[in-house]
Amino acid sequence: MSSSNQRVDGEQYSNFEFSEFLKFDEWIEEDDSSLPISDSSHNPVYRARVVGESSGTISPPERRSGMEERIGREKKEAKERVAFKTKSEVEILDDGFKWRKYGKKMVKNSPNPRNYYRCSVDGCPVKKRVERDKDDPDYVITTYEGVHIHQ
DNA sequence: CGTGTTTGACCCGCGC
DNA sequence: GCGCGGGTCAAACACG
Repeated sequence: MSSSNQRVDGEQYSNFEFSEFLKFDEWIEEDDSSLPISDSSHNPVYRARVVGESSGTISPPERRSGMEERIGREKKEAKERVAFKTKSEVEILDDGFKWRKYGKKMVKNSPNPRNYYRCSVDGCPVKKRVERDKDDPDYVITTYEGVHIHQ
């Protein structure tokens, strides 16, 4: 799909500050050229402002005794979260990575379902959450979590 | 046959 | 202590 415009998200995000918790403070209008998403046409894209503290709110590790028994349920500490609001008809935006859908959930406050995606690459802890905006059905909110271990 | 998608069930943290 | 909300996994199915 979009290979010429493909870029490393890690490299791209270096320009931004995204090493904090995700907190929607406001939607910042960004240029589609700065996004990994390359649609057939340039769409108005908004990037969620990421704010938070590198230490304090998320310092205490949530090590639950019951969780230790659970295999495969690893709780990583404060992962990078970046939210994007994009105008698109479909929620499946190709950003150059392969995603595997692993869950769908309905949001009570919204008639739209929330889709959960995960990177198909082994060892890639990156997760993606796609949800359609309730106020703006024409827009989709894509939330990226973690960083790719590969390009 | 392999991969990805689908859907329901299950688990965890928190609030009351 | 139980219920709710949100998130994840897993089995089965569909598709190439």
